[in-house]
Amino acid sequence: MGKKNLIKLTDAAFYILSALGKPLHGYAIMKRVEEISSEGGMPEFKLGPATLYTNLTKLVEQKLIQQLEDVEQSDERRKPYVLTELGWEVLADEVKRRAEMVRVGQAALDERG
Amino acid sequence: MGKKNLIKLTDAAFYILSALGKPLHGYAIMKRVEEISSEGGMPEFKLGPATLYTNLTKLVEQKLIQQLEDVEQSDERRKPYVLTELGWEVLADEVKRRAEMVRVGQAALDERG
DNA sequence: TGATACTATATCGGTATATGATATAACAAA
DNA sequence: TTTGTTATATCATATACCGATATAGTATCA
Repeated sequence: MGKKNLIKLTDAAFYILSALGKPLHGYAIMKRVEEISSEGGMPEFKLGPATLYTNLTKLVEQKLIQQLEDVEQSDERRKPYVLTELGWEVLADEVKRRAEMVRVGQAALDERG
Repeated sequence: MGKKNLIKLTDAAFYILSALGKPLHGYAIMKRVEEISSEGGMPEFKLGPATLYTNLTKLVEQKLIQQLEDVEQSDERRKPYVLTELGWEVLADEVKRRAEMVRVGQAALDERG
């Protein structure tokens, strides 16, 4: 039966997965994370190269993302990634987990008489 | 003008602050975090003693919580903590920040055709 | 052409955080 | 008296973060 996804995502990993709805290479992910993280009026989430590439390596090892080997459009330098099916599942679970945490925090704020 | 609260809370710190709407001592916080984190049907967030007490020390240093010195009910062993005004502000900011992250993650899931 | 900026990937090293294991000790109940 | 719970605390290790740095291709334009 149950496959429990015990995987918890750090903020950096969460943003990377959220950016990868479409295939993007490392540097493009960095830019896209800045973009999507600042849309809501909040200060952008800045992803430095160290955090970015260490996370990409780890996410590939965890099979949450995979490198897209595109025979047609070989760009040499750029290495585009996409989410795996497992990656989508883990992202969905993590959105749920974080939404629940928001509920808990908001409840604490609301109960303050 | 603006005082920017740059402080980001880890999951552990977030749960601790969320538990401290009412004065609680360390061990009670541990139990309460398990309680509030599992209310939504999710697996509980387990806070071990090491994570708990290191966080309490750090949160006091950051002035997000403070030790309640109660003259009346001195219990010797128990050391109850409460949120400071800054603690409430940071918790509110963090709830906003995390709600925004949930929105970003959910948007990625929704855009998946 | 040569200078400046941006794109792109990658690693080092210091710092911060998390956490299981362990220690200590009081209290409760069986 | 021994088992379980309450309660605080630290050590050691693992993991994660992240600024700085390295390297190099591409673009613009003066």
